[in-house]
Amino acid sequence: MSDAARSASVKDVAAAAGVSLGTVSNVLNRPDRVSPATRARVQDAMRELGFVRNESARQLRAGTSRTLAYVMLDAGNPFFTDVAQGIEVAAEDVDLTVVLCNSANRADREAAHLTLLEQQRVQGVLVTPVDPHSATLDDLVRRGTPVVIVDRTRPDASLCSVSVDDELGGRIAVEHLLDLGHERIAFIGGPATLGQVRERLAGARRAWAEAGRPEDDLLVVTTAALDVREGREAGQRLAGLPARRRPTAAFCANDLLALGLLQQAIGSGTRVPEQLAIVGYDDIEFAAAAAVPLTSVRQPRQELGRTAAALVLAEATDQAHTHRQVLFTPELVARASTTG
Amino acid sequence: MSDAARSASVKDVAAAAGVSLGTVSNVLNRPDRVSPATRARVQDAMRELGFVRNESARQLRAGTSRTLAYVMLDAGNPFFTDVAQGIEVAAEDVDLTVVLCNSANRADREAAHLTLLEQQRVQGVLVTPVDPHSATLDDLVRRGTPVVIVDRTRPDASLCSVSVDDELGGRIAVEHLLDLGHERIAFIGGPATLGQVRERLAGARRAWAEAGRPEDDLLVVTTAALDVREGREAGQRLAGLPARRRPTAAFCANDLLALGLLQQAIGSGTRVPEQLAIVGYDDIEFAAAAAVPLTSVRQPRQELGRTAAALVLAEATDQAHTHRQVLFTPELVARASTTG
DNA sequence: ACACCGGATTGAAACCTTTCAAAACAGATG
DNA sequence: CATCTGTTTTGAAAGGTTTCAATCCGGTGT
Repeated sequence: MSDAARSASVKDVAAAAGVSLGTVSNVLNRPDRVSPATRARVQDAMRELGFVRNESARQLRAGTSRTLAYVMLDAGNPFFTDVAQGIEVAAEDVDLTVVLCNSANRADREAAHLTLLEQQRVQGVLVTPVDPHSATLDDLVRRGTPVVIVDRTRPDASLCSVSVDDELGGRIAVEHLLDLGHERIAFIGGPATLGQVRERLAGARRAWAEAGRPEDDLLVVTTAALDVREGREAGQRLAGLPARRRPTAAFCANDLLALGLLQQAIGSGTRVPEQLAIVGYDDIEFAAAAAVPLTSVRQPRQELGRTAAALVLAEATDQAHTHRQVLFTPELVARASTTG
Repeated sequence: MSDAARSASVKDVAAAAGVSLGTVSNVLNRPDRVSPATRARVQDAMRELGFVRNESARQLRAGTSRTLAYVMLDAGNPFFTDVAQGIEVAAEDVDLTVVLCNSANRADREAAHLTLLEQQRVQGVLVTPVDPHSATLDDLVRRGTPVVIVDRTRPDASLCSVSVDDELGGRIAVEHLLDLGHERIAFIGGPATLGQVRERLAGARRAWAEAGRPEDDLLVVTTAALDVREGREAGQRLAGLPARRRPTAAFCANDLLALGLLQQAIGSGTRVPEQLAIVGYDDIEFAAAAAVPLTSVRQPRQELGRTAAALVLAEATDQAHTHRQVLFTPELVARASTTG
């Protein structure tokens, strides 16, 4: 019934239960060490007083935190929330809780989050950084917070990372289109400042070249962003081409682009996949739900998260730790937008 | 260059800068109180030693935390991530950080998160609960943590809440279809255990009745969930009806259902909206990106978040606080799926 | 020379928990 | 009854920060 001017502390509980404060702590942390009778008495007192353990004090003294953090690039993007779910699954297994932070693509917010997380002495930080080369990340690690980069990587292996082979992804998308007999295709994506976009394009080009196709038959349409609107606009650009130069298939760097392209195609009466086959990337949930279910390159999102969590825990426990870069393999999911 | 056996404390900084430990604290918290010269000296020492303030200790002593938490029902649902963004915007204004927790629709995970948040003494908890009537929420409040329910509410006003008028949403959807002259419509949604679904249906029924339409011309198709697959199946059920009973429009309790329905319609050659008009609910990003852009009932998601944050802060500061239930008004966004 | 002032700095207490060595206890053994 | 053994409980210290009353200091006004 008490409405607690200041919430009850271990000391209060100890007084109420008629035991020493050390015993209360034992009930909390090593219940087997205390006799069943007193344990019950203490627990009753806790209930009675509405005792809530003060995590700050616990952590200050014990020096260890029970949480893991994931700083997401964009909480609105289903890709990252799936990764987050993988992290949560892994964390649950080892009884850690996960806090999610959203940088919303802003370096300043990312930095603010990282600072606070470091001050909170979290067990480890998983992050999909705005810029994987940011020195902020190195600072964290140097001062003792384990960090794992998710869905990005550093060529120099100076940090742990978990990512997906984007070049391979580009390659299998194009190989799929080659298998279907397409002879003129488009790559749609941008801006080229995004490593992901560059690598997917590189993979696409390589596959195209290895198949002996002329370079010019792989048309590159550069977009300003990876969203639906840009996809629609790319569709209009394709539609504006003279028929003999118009590609029969498009590989989009991202499902959102693909959805935009699909929308434009359907709206203008272009038949998919008969007149235009479309391959997306990411295989987000809505890819399968599109008017014409979308062929897409799937990344093992949950597994990305699970592995990243495992890695950060390894780094947190192993003292002598060497950074590992895990690279996952993407997988083509063929649906009606290419196979009719 | 130090790789910090144990990270530097205020005391270390004080020693290095040749000042007392109180001064270091002042540099941290009231920089104006300390002369520019010493301030600079202390800051140099901090940089030098790689000092990172220990948030646990700070919070333990100061008794106040700088974070707000949002326990989301489903981090994978764009609706909730938009709400979260609204919260973040509001929090940024008052210089708080937001941690996001995901209950993934599981009461046990929700409870675990709430427990930890309470132990962390966060400033306030925003939550879209699995069950708005859960006593766990009352316990939190009783022990002094401000709580605001988001996108749900309690009829008894026993807690602050911010939600959207679902009955009104159902009503405006149906009024829109009535305006367009439809005489036989379907409501698609379920399960009926969801308050949201029940209220949207209630609003739909009321609007229909008020327009003097016969009750039987509002066909209710109950689904097992609010996802794309169920939408497709509902579409098949509609298609299986004899033409004279088949509705000319469908109001779906959710955009995912609407997308599934749309997919089924397009796939089977039904013209939207000529043969079947579709209204969704939520206006998620993909609603506009659908093959036929979807008419939908939009909820002010970001504003929901912003207001919830404001409410929880009010509750945190005002001692004598009476619970408020804020009800937002949904809004119809007309697109091609009804207006051709 | 004095008292006084205001701003800058100091030092110790307090926040709440965990930890650990030591003490108390209960029961068994000789 | 003394000893020992193993279990349970205790008490004090420690952890890093903030707070606040007290001190210090350089300068002013008389």
